[in-house]
Amino acid sequence: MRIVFMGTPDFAVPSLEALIRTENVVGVICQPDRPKGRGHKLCSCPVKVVAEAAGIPVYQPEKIKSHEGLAKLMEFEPDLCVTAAFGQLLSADNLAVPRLGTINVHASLLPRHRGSAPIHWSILMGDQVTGVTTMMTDVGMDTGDILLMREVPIGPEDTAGTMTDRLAQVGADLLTETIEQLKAGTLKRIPQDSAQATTEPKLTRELGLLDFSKTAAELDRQVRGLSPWPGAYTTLDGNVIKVGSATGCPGSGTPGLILAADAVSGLTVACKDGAVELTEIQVPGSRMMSAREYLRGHRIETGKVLGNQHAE
RNA sequence: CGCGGGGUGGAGCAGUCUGGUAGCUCGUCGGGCUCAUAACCCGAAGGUCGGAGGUUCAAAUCCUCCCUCCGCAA
Repeated sequence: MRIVFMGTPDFAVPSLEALIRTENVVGVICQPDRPKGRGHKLCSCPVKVVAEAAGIPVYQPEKIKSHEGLAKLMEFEPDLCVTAAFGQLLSADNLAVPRLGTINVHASLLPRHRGSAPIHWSILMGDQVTGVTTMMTDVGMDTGDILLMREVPIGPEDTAGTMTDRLAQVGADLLTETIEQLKAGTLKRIPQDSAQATTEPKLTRELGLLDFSKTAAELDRQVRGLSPWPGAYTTLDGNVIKVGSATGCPGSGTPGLILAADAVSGLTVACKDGAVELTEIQVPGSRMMSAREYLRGHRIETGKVLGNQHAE
């Protein structure tokens, strides 16, 4: 079976690797190289790296929907297309190319968390359980018929980063199983119940601004759901302080008030229902480090209020 | 040529502008106090100040080159 794989970031890599092991991947399509990293160098996306290592032709269209994109897709003569966090929507013409259709691997339990950042949103919304869904892609945003689904619990320490790793692996397994069933003819298509659907927007930097008038649990979710990217942050004296992890602890005071800040007791800040300890922080120009480490070499005065100043 | 910050005992930093005794907060080790302790007191170990040249009576500090780490932005 000739398969064309479309995907871009780390999440897509395990699925691609699984396909390479078991199927005939004739082409890989991913987003164009973008200037990245220090020094403005052009960087290949994770999927491209894996594809090239496997000797598979890689195509990187600005828009797969374009005439050129469509023509290129047809040249691969795929029986089946598989997408996983590709980053571009497909047109009806694109979807008509493979005779068996296009299967998408989506990192949530559809119809919950449609959109480009399902993993982050599942943590932000406080879900205890999320998962992976394979579905038949249609022209909508994650609206196609569901094929298979597998649940994965979200632990109290999980971040978007750890969940991405785990879900990517589960996604690869589920994709393999989906294709086996497709071949065996046992696959069932279950339409999504749109009434139950939630669709969240793309992530923006502003989502990371911490509001200490929220509860410790909410703040913790915000930090974990946005880690490692785009990251939660607050401000002190006009400087941005990124927060890598936060956990509820005893204390009380005006939201944002710094209750303690020393190398022994750590950095604790008052919030709506008590206080949170900011256990890992990062200031401009420096790496992420534990607050205790940071406080050995820097002074933060207690009594100041975080998030009170304008960052700009 | 995207913008920027560093490399100083085990950790995080100050000292560099205005050359001239190696400093701070922790950690470690030893001792003391205490029912006890992450608390407190006393003491100790541990650094070719990223590297190579240069200037100087004298360089962590000034000049040149190199290596290397990191943050932002994407």
